[in-house]
Amino acid sequence: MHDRPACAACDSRERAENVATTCRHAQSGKICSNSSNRYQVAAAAQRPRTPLVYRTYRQILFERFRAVLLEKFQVELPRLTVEEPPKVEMGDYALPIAFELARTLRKAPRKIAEELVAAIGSVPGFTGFEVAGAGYINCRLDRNAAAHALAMRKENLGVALYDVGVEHTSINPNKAAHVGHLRNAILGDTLTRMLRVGLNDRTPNNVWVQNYIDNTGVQVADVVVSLTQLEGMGLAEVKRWMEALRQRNERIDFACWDLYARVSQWYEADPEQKEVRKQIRLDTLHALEVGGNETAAIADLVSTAIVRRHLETMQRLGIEYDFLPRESEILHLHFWDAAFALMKEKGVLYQETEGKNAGCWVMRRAGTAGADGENPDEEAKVIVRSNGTVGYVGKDIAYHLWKFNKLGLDFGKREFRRYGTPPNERFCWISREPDPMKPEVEPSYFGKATVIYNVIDSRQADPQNNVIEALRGMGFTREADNYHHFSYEMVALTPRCAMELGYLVSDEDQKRAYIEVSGRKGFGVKADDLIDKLIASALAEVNARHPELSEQERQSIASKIAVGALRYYMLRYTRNTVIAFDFEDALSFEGETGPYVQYAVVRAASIFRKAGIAAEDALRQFAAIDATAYFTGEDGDSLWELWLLASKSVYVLERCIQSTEPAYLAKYAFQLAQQFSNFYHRHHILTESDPTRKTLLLATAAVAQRELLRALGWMGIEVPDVM
RNA sequence: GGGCGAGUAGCUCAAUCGGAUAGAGCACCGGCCUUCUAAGCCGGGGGUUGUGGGUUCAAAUCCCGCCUCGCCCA
Repeated sequence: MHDRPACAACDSRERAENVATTCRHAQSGKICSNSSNRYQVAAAAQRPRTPLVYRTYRQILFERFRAVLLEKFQVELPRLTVEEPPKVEMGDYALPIAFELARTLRKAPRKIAEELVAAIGSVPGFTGFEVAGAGYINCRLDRNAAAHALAMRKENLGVALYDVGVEHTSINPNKAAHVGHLRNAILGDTLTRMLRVGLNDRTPNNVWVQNYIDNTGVQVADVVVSLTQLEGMGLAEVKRWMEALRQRNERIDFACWDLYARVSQWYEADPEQKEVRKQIRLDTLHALEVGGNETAAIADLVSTAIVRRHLETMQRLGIEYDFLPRESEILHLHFWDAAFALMKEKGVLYQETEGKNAGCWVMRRAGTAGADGENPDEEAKVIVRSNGTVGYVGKDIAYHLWKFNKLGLDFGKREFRRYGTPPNERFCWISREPDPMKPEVEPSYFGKATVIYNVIDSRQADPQNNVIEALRGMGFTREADNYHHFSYEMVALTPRCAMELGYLVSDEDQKRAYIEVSGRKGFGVKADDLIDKLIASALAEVNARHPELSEQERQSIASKIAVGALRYYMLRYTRNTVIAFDFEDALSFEGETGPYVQYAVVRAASIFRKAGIAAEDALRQFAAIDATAYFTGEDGDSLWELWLLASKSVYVLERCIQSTEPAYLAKYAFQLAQQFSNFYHRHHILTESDPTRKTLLLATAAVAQRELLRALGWMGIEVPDVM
């Protein structure tokens, strides 16, 4: 393992056998594949070298210490662990390498550290190295030089991503979106924005967003049963009903929310009718799958209207989609038949002849022993039941073969929605059955992914892994490696929140930390209700603070604050934390919230407005001064701390992508805003009498504002002019 | 029964593939608006990291046992 050169990007030599990429950092063309499972990186020569401020200095350190260790101790340094000293005055990077080497060198860590510091000499960009604590090596940057490097350049992600398909939202089109769906969509949209940073002006379709529509599933069938059986409607009545809703300006997804809850109760209500009603449900589901009948027409009408509503809801949060693949087309275009043939050909499916799964087509589960030749593999996953029906996982395998262009079939597409206005309009496409008589200009890049991310909650981990293992079993190893189940925990309601909403909460449930939402019970917080509430709350505040502004301006500001609060709220929790939703937390605009971060930017903007100078000009003026003297002492330390943090934005972004964890970005934005707020109170810029110092302070505000805006932008959060 | 995840301050959450004194926010207490916006800033109290062992220079983090909770599968 250690005979490989280390990758500069990730300090790792592992998994180099899956060479899908070449590392862009290494000058000598070293191979990196550690991150290839996450994303693809392009060769350095293809793009201009942009200085990665924090990362670049880190890299310089690594190479220098590696050389010294080799020369002085004949030790190869496999990777560089970099930490931060507890206080900024102690330095900017802390290296614990002496501890790691203490055993092999049989020396005290402190002694090793001292020898290394003595041998290190001068390193470009650094002013000094010190031994601290039990053997840390603290490294100090040349603050003035680093600040100038940062002031003049915006660093961009040093990686180019291509052919990435992100799937998120994927709400069953039978009811209104609720808070759980918001978490999904916000995580997915933020991931998409982060992945797109590396692209800039490159081909805009390299990262595309799919929203899978299960329009022929049991949940849609339930709403159809509700309309046809409980309400006694036919196609004509459903059309009239929808028209009436439209005229009353009522949301159809809200209406179906209640219908869905009612029909779920109806199935269970009468013990004598239970079997009959269950059969009605199955017959309805079958009618939807087959298509070409009145029941299917009702389902299509209602589910399509609900999908439109979902897209409207998400657009309120700045979330857009590129393609809506529907299950109806997966069925009607016979994706499964092609997948079934392929799976049999590749030998991942076999028909069980005995045991409980006799007659079923099954697949061995990952991590199990499988059939031993004598006894049937009882742990196997059933893909096709003995009655010939295909389970959910089977259809999902077919769909994912399509995503990786391995199926030999494609969806037809037609335009479904437009975003923006010309010339900046963008389209959202929806699947259709190809019609040679009505040729449309269709995008063909969907379904040719090399990397995919599926934003799906953690409860689906098992089926997701089944799909991955099926791909792997079929020999699509690279695809299986590049298939990412972007897993996250659900959003539940606190018992208090449930009671506030008027739901009956049992004594037992009241003792719980949270209660799972249930569309079946109609139990949950609807997304639009929450957004409305947030806007109303923000508007009340804006009205009080800025009565001089027009109604329209105040609305616009309130909307941005509401979106900022909501998106931040959904991003601040790490993925595997269950969010126990509570209005008090979600409606908060103070402390660790989106509006707090927005406010910092607004204050910075206010400084430049009053100073009569643009932020970019302030940075240009900074280029002409030497700020070395101002970066010393206690005041200089605190000022430098803000610059140092601002320099880490792209470093944080890369960590977020590699670990698929957007929460780090939220945390970073908050910390940067916090330091800026502290700076804001500590230094009064406009009244500063020392012109050099004033230039430095203005540049500090400009850099902080710039990086805050970028970080917020990656999270899909806009900032109003005033608030 | 098997698999996955979680247990950290009164509450909600962090803690960079094991690192320096375990950090934020909320709540609570005390200060700061005649100065670039107080959705803010400063200060304070608050911890046996569920529990018992183990590994080592170093454990919230890794290993083993146990307890509690959640989700998924049969």
